[in-house]
This record gives sequence, C-alpha cells and structure tokens, in this order.
Amino acid sequence: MLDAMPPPAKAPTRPLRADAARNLERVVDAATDLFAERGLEVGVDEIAARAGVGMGTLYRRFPNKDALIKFLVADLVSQTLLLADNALAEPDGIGLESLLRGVGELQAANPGCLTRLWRDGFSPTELEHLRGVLRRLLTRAHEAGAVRPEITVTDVSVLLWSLQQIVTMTVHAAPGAWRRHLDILLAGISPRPRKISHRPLTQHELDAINDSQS
Amino acid sequence: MLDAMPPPAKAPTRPLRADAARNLERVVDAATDLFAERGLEVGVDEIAARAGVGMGTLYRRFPNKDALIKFLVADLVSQTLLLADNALAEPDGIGLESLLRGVGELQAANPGCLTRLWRDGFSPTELEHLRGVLRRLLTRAHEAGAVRPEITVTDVSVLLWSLQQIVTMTVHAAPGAWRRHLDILLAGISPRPRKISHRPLTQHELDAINDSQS
DNA sequence: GGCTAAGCGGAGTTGATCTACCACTTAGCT
DNA sequence: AGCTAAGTGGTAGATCAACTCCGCTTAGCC
Repeated sequence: MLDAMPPPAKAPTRPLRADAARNLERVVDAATDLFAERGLEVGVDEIAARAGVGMGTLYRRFPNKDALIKFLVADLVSQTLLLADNALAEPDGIGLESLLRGVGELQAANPGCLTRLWRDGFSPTELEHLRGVLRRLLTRAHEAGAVRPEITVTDVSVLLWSLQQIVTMTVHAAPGAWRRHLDILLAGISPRPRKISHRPLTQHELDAINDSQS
Repeated sequence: MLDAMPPPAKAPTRPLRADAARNLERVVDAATDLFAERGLEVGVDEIAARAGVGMGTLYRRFPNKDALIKFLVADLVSQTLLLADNALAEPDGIGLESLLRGVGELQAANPGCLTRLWRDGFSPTELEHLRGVLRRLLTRAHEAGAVRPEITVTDVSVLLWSLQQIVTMTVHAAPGAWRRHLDILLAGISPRPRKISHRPLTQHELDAINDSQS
C-alpha cells in the first residue's frame, strides 16, 4: 500500500524495509487522525509520538511537514478523481448530484487536510481532468432538466468550496450536517422546487459548533 | 472615533492624548489593510512598520496581537448587529434577504478577520440578540412566502458560514462573486423558482483564485 | 552467524514571532 | 515657559515549532 516516498516514486525507489513500511503507515495514520482532530497546526513531534516513532523517522520519509500534508492531500485528490469518473457512468442527469454527494462523504471522512485540497492538491492536469468531467456532467444535467441552464461549471466549483466549508465546520459536532446544506445548494441550482430531505441542525448542535471553534 | 482601549472602555479610561489617538488609528488601519491583504499571519512588526510607529506603541494600546485582532472583529460584530436591527425595519418578508446581502457587503469590505468572526467575535449576549433578530426575520419571511417553511434559524446560520467562505475566497480575485453564490443560496431556500441575477465567475477568474491560494 | 546498508530516536539547533523593557521625547496643563 | 505624566521606539529576551544530526540498532542477504 505504502511503499515509496511521498509522490509515487518517480525513479524506481527501492522497496522499503519491512519495519520502515510499517512505521511509515503508522506516521500517515497518526497524522490523518491528529489533523482531523485538531487541524494542521498540530506539532510534528506530536505526530511522531502518536505514531510511536521518533521524529527522525518521520523526517526520513518526508522532507518536511508540508510534504506530509501534501501526501495526505494527494490521496484525497485521487479519490476525488475516482468519484468523478464513476459519476460519469451514472444514468440520466444524476451524475452531478451523485458526485457532489460523493465528495461530501469523502471530505467528511477525511476532514484533516481539506483546507489544502484546492490550495495545492490538484495538479494542473488533474484540475483540467476534473473540469472536463464536471463540464460533461453539467451538460447532461442541463439536458435532463435537473439543473438550471444558467448554472455554469464555475458555479459548481464555488458550490464545492461552500460544501467543503460546511463539512469542515460541522464534522465534529454534527457529522452529516453537510447533507442538508447540499440539499439547499441543489435546490438552488434546480429549475424547479426540490425537496430538502435531511433534518436541520438542532440549536444545541449549532451551539456546540460555535463553542468548539474557540 | 477611536478613543479607548480595545473593548469600549469599561471603567471610563481617560481620553487619549492627541498623538496617541492618531497613532492608534494608524495601527488599526495598517492592521486592517495588512490582514485583508495577507491574512492574520502577518507579523506584528510589519503592522507597526506600516503604521509608521514602533512596536512599543502598538503594545501599549493592545496587550497582545490577539487583542488587536479581537478589536477589529468587535467592530465587525457591532456593524453586523446594526445591519440586523436595520433589517427588522424592512417591509414584508425581504428583511432576511437584505440582511444577508448586507452581511455580504460588510464582509467583502472587511475581509481581514472573517475567520475569527464566529470563532470569538460574538459574546453570548450578542449571539442571542442576533439569533432573536434572525428568528423574527425568518418568521416574517415564512409568512410572506419568501422562504420555505422547513427552513430554520440554524439553516440561516449555516448559510452565513457558506457565504463567508465564498467572500473570503473571492474578495481579491473576483470581488462581488459572492453575490451570485448568495443568489443560489436564496434560490435554495425559496419556495418557488427564483431568478439568479448576477453573472457567474469567468473561467479566468476561477483560475486566478486557484493560483492565488497557493 | 556475520555483515552492512538502512533505519531509528530524540536532544539540540535554527529561525521566526511575540512580548517586555526602559531611556528618551512630547503634548498639554498651569 | 516649565513641568510631568503619557507616549514612543526598537532592541534584547522568551517562546515555540520545524527541522538536523549522529551514534546506536536491526532487517535481511550471504
């Protein structure tokens, strides 16, 4: 699963020693967890401690903290692209909606590095690919009458930013709350009134979020 | 305008000396500008330099950097509450919409400290006040048939988070882009199809935003 | 079993901020 | 004009997190 330096080894890196591979995975897991729990500002030493390794071990695998983050983000990116390709296989005009839902699920399951996703996750090529897919999904949605004609690909990108923000803010105190927001967004781009099916946040959940931000 | 320590002087602070007041205002302006341009991580020394004062001057007025930030945020908060109260005076059910627009304008004009707004801007009392206003505006909107009955106050809070995110991401490269997003959000909570009047982001603007995030 | 390249740990260095301090200057009252 | 509390500037010191370094350990081939 993990067998090379951050980006998939350009020059064929020799395979890691068994213990090294184990430690690498531990580091990645620890970082994923800690970033999800407390954000990207957790210290490197803490990540190493949680992983049960020394910092030297971490720094042997990743040249710096940023590379570690980028590694995690890269995983998100490829999963996102996968979702996009799968959405193309959906029938009728529901591909776009199912992509958005998929992205929501994915992000909710990996809340750690979301802020870096758009910032430096997608390479120009990947971005181009994603946009191509979005364009096709959107066209189909237009044709199926599932989305207003005046909605553009750039609108969908903005929707994704919005979705990401809500996922980030609510994962801990009210996981799943993003679904209702997505309902509203989808209703917003739909040509006809559309059901908002998920329940709203309770007042209590909202308070919990406000508190936890402090 | 500026005449006291950060929060509106609890014990009647004696008025500042003329030069001190001038310097305080300079510091506040410099901080506003720099935070807006490059985010909260700009150094204190740079703020002092831009203001044309020494750091000692800054630290005489504000016990620490955080207090400076909170001071700026407090300003945003009171302006927001003002907007809310004004919205109550609006006729029919349009008060909610005009509040949201007002908040968008306000945030777009003060993009520096938005990330701190919800985190520690509103005191419990202020939050309660804002919620009360929202509740009344929402009720009226319901009665006027401007908003779907199933939309709650918590939904509106979430909408505000979404709006803030889009404002933050687009202020520099495409100021005003938030208006279209708000159109979509309003369409999403409206019981009937609703015009989306502002133009979408151009592909070029979107690229500029993606680049500038790096 | 022996050898060696690969891996490991974690104390210490570096660099960037934030903050305290204090000798010097000045506004503004009398 | 003279006095003094208030204000000023900027350097030195504290803090904190990222990162380096190197002597010790070990996997895995012979």
